[in-house]
Amino acid sequence: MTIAERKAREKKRKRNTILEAAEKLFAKEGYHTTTMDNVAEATDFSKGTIYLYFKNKDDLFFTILDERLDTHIRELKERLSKTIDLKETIVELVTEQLTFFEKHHYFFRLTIAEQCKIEKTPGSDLRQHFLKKQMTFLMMIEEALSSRMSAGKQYPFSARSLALCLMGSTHAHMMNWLMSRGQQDLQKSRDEIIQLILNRIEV
Amino acid sequence: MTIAERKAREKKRKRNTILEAAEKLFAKEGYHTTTMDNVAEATDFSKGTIYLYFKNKDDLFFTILDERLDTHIRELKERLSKTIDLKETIVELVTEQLTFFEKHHYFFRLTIAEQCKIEKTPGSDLRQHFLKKQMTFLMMIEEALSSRMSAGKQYPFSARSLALCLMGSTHAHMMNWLMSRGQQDLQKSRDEIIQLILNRIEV
Amino acid sequence: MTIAERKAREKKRKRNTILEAAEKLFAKEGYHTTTMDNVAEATDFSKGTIYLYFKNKDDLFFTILDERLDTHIRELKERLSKTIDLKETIVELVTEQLTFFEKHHYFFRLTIAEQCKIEKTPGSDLRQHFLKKQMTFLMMIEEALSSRMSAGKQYPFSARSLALCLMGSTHAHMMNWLMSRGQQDLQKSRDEIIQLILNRIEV
Amino acid sequence: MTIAERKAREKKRKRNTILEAAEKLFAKEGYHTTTMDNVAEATDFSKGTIYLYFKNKDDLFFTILDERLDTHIRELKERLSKTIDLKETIVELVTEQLTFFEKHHYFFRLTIAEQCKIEKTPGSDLRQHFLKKQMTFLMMIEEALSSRMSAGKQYPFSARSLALCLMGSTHAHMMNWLMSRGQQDLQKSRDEIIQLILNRIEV
DNA sequence: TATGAATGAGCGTTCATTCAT
DNA sequence: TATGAATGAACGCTCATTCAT
Repeated sequence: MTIAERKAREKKRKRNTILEAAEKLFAKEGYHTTTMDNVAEATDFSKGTIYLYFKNKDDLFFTILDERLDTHIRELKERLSKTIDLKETIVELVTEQLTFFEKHHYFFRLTIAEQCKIEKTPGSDLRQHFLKKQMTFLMMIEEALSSRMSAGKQYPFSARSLALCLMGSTHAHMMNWLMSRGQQDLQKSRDEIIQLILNRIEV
Repeated sequence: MTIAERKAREKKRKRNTILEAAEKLFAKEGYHTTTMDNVAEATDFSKGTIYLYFKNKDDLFFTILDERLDTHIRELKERLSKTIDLKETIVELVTEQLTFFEKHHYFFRLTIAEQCKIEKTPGSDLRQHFLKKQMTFLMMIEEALSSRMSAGKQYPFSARSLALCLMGSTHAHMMNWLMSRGQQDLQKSRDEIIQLILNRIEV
Repeated sequence: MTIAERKAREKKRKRNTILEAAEKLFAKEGYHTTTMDNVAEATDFSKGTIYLYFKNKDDLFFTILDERLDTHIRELKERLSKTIDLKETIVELVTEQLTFFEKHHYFFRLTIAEQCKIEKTPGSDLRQHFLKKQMTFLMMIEEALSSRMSAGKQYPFSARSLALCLMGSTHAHMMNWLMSRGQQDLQKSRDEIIQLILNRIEV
Repeated sequence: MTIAERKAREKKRKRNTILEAAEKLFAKEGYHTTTMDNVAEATDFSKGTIYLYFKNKDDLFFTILDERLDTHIRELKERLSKTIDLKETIVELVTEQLTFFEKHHYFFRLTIAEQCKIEKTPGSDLRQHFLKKQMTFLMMIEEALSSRMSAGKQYPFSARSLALCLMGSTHAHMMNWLMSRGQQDLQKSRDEIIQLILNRIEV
């Protein structure tokens, strides 16, 4: 049915409009400061309409995080599947992170901010679900690195530590980039990170 | 005036009581989820009294961040003042960061979370002030590293990039430590980070 | 026009589908708790369609009450038309009430609940209309009783008071029946009410 | 402490102001139609203030019902404690009901309306609590009657049925009184009900 | 200085109603 | 006739802030 298809596509399109507007707002202002009114205004829908597409504010919020993380995971997986040795893997990892976050820097901010809230209160199921997925993401990276670390060699650091340093370094550069309002060259950041990690610092 | 001094000291003490209780709450629950009622309860002062010491919630919040960052800067400065070469500097930097954040992990969370909200809307002056101080902090580190980078050598990365990688790496390990609820060994994290940055990775 | 007739009948049938589903919902959940969405779901019509048959929620609600009360009145009238003396009339009255309400206990709840809201604000015209019809119903019963009260005898109560006692007693038994979720014997209730009203209580 | 006492009394007074205003509104308009704004307006408190005295709308609503029913029960108990034979008991019962409801006719409406909502959904704990208390009330009356029914005599009705008829009859007369906006004589209603129940209707 | 009762703007959410298709 | 997406007013409730005591 072309007519049903068209409707479904239209619905998807509208849903995406909301997601994108909301992502921007949440990233700029934070979860609590962003109101559903704000989202409605930003989308040219009325407030009630938002609730036709998302059950509530939490649902909207975590859907954003979740779907973005999914594509992030997918893209990274694909990229890493082509690498063989550790060096390549590190290069691809850093590159992918910076590329993805440059494109989705709204998501970047959200995801970092969300990590900080390690409250005891379990929060909604949606939140739990997202945190779990994030852990999985980290473990995926750890494993990718681990499998490329030569069995014969002795490394003075664990795969997890390497993963954390790589992610932390890219995050810090991203943050710096955001602070400078995008005036810095992320390509250069990439090279510097890679150099730093892969080559001995002459002390 | 001994009597005036005593009063002043007493006032300072009470102010600190509030700051400490509030820091804990803000870090555990986040800025918005923490209410002034919560703070009042946690301090055994009444809600009205909090307002005698802090102009409003924002003032309370950023005073916490600000004063903590001050001591962080002071301690780091002192530690770095004793280092001479780059290696030493890096070691001390990483050590100080992890030590300080382990002790003040409440502050750690707050400060990271706050960085993420890069609104165009300037926010309160307090916020602006804090962000500026954070930038200063980063520049201080950058300078400390820069001054120890031998003039004669060629580094394939800038001092800023090195600063970012170091901070990012420690942050990531801190986050990981928080996620595991403090079950990991931060001392080991320190060593791994230093190894990773200072020694060539055999690829 | 057979075709027009068929259409008209079809329309009536659909209208009734809605009325019955709505009656059940309103009685179970109450007026405010029942949403037009609920009604739509229960009828397999879409929400918009409901509005083709009823001007608004109030119209739907009071149409239910009104039409049920009409049949109640009609049935009672018919039954009472066959009675001659007071005793018979009382018996038939109680019997009819219990029979009807047992069958239409949804209506029973609604009608009682509605009586309680005696606002000064006139409410919708529909509400006024229904309340008036209810008054008429009461007067009809009063008259039926009055006309059977022997002109020669002195009664220590008015026909209205008798009417109120009879209706109140049946209502109370109905309520009791509903509370026990239909586990009590309404036939027995009928006999007891009649005994109570018609025979002297030996004190 | 006179000062603490005064405060406590003042608080109680204000609480009562709210309860009375709310009772009136709920009775006139019904639970759902009455808004917390309405209550606030009617009390000259602000909306927020209402929430200092009652946890939420439900709490406010059922507190009204509950406290009124408590005094109703207490007063009835006291009155019935002085009666010996069945006749007296019936007289006192009817008298108490009409007297109490005349004074608290707002409560009367509320309590009847509430009985009608016998939804499956259990509702709040408060609701459950109130319904249970109402059942207890009915059983108390049943027992009072039962204990005065001579062991030696045969009654063609149960104590419960008698209780239901008495309460239903008074309720019906109350409703009639409310409909006529208090223009009827409740004293006369009382006599008629008693005559009707206690003397044989000459048929 | 310390209190805590009072405020009221603002939030997330619901739902009767409309209207283009 | 039938649909269901869209609306927006209105609700219950929260909480930062004030102020009389």
